[in-house]
Amino acid sequence: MGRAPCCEKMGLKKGPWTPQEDNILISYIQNNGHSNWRALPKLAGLLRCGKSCRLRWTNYLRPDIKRGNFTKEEEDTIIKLHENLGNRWSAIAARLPGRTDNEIKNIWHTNLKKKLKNYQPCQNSKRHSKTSHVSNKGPTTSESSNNSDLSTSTKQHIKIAPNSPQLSSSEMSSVTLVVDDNQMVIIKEEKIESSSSEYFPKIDESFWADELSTENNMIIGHDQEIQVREENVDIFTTSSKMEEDMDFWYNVFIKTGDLPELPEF
DNA sequence: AAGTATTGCAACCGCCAATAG
DNA sequence: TCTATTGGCGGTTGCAATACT
Repeated sequence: MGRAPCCEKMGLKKGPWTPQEDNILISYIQNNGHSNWRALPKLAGLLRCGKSCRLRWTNYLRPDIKRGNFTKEEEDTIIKLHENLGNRWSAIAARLPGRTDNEIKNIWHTNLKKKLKNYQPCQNSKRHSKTSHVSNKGPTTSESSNNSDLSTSTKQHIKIAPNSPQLSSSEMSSVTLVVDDNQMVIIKEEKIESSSSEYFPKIDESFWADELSTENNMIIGHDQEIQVREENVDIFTTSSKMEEDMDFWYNVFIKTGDLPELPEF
């Protein structure tokens, strides 16, 4: 399998992009798309390799890129995601809308890594493998890592957005997650009569337009105080869907800025 | 003010997986 | 099934800006 030659041959340009090059690339992609990066520079009249064009577009010129400093919430998100995903920058970036893997990688190496030297986000919990769930945020006792205690110690109350696809605009729900002795996660759902939106982040239509807008993806936050009064139980196994469910929870986390406290399995 | 060290970040490099033929 | 090509990813580099001495 031969390696495709890259831009160094035949006078293809390297180094920082000029505004003129940016304009050419932007206008070409706007008019023609980028179905073939390798052919793109020649077609667009750029003295760059396709790889360079792709990088410039995805890391800098894409219209949906969010510029500017990372917020505290974004930094916290990166730290928490990195704890669980490791150096999977693209996976982390996928959960931070408008941010690129390169940007996140940079901010990690130049900023967050230093912060973590003095920060112990999970003083009380063990570090997580890729397939483990996020840690409990509150004080953790030694028994919290003991599976035999999970069924009694990991109840979670999670609010559902008023504009969830499954609910009318005036409805909210509380969901409790419980891990039973058979390592099953039980979701207990209850509609909440209160129409107060004080607990909920503002969510626009786009929230439900992406991969979250599936039947089960309606949980957007958590609150420890809401009590379950009426149960509507749904059960799924934790073994086969573990990673998929992890992704779901991370998406919830990113969308809401709040991390549901889940048990470690 | 000048020299040096550090920081931040855009861009590149090289590997790998997916895909087409 | 094999090979060539392409896109994507994580690691690394280079350099301008800034801070420090």
